[in-house]
Amino acid sequence: MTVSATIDHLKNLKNKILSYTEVDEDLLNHWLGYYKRIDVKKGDTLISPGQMVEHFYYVAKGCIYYYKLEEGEQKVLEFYTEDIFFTDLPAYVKETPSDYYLKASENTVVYAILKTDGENSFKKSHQLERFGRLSMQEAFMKIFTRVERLSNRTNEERYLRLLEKRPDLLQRVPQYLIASYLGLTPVGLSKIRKRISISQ
Amino acid sequence: MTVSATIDHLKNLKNKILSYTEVDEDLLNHWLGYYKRIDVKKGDTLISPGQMVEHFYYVAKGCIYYYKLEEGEQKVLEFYTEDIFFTDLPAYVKETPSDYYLKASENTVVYAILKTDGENSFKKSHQLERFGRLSMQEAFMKIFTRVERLSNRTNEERYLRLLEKRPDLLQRVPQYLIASYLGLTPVGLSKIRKRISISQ
DNA sequence: TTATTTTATTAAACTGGTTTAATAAGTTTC
DNA sequence: GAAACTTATTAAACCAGTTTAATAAAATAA
Repeated sequence: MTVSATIDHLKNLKNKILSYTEVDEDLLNHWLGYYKRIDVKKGDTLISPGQMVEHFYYVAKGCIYYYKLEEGEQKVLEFYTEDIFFTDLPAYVKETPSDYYLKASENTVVYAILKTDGENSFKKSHQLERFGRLSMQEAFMKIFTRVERLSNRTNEERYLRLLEKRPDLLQRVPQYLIASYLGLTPVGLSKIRKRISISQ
Repeated sequence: MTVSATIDHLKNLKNKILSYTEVDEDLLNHWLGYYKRIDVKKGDTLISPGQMVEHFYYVAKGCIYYYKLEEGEQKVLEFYTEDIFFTDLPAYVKETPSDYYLKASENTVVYAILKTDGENSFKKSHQLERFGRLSMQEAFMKIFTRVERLSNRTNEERYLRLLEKRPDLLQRVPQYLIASYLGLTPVGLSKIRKRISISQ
């Protein structure tokens, strides 16, 4: 059961990589060989502040949220769900201790590749280097839309936009994390929800 | 005069590229050969909404600001100054018309390389592909710190942080653009400045 | 140098959020 | 299935920003 799930996960990961650029079959299989599976239980933490971040991750199943504690407050930056790559990129790139948490909001399966294995492969293979560039570009685009959303729009519009774009999130993640993601208090979000429900 | 300035600019660009990764001399010179110089006068526009974005740019001298019109309001996302790469990445990547302006806030010199020339070179050279990946990674890191700043901190803290990190900006760019960058009205920023000057 | 235009400040009324605290509803756990 | 805990809503007082409009200061053009 777990093994057949793993096979499925790796097949998805393979397709994900191929969606960026062509990679020769053996090279890709060799790359996949570096990944190790990590099961993260609901509420468990993958990375905490002070830790070094040595892996790049892929979510096969579940949801990891990325947040920081700011004067005791959770500030959620992003939610990572099925079929996406993530890590704490600042700590990963600079090789300094993390300032963030990466925590599972539900039972989650991720696959992790060591930075050293990844970088060595990039150095050896142009195809993999290209995959690296294009996936980094995608990460940029994703965070860019976040900046756009944050700097434009009202809180209400941003909430409605989130409802539309990622309706699953509001089912699977507690509302106070959504509030934090939108830069609000739970009370503030509740007021917005009320305002919306009245005006319809 | 202009020619010797151009030689200086290209030398800086060369060093900038080499700061990311090793690139063979001829390859690098070939790459540099693709760039064309563009002089942008204060207030002139490099890109406007509706235009396609076919170039990746490098600022040799001056300042370009990146903004959007939102219900008639300028919303500034970033300022690009000496020795940095920029473009309207969403439009550049997706090859769709831009939603943004790129405008010079002072007389500015940029160098531009065509996307097709860049991509072809990436395809042919592993070294250049690597440069592409690492510069994209740096762009990610830069925008990430912006998200951090936007989602954490109060407006006052964010203003003080900007003062500290980029003191040049407040000299060379009008205050209402700084206000927009911080997500404030000019009036709001003025109040914050007053509050700060009183409390000291 | 003066005239014109652009940029920055101030004031006053307003608004969408915050904080704190109490209550209600939903989930876990045993 | 009751007890304990977590999450969401509501209310009231408060506050950091907004809008609009008037004025002052600075930069640019003639």
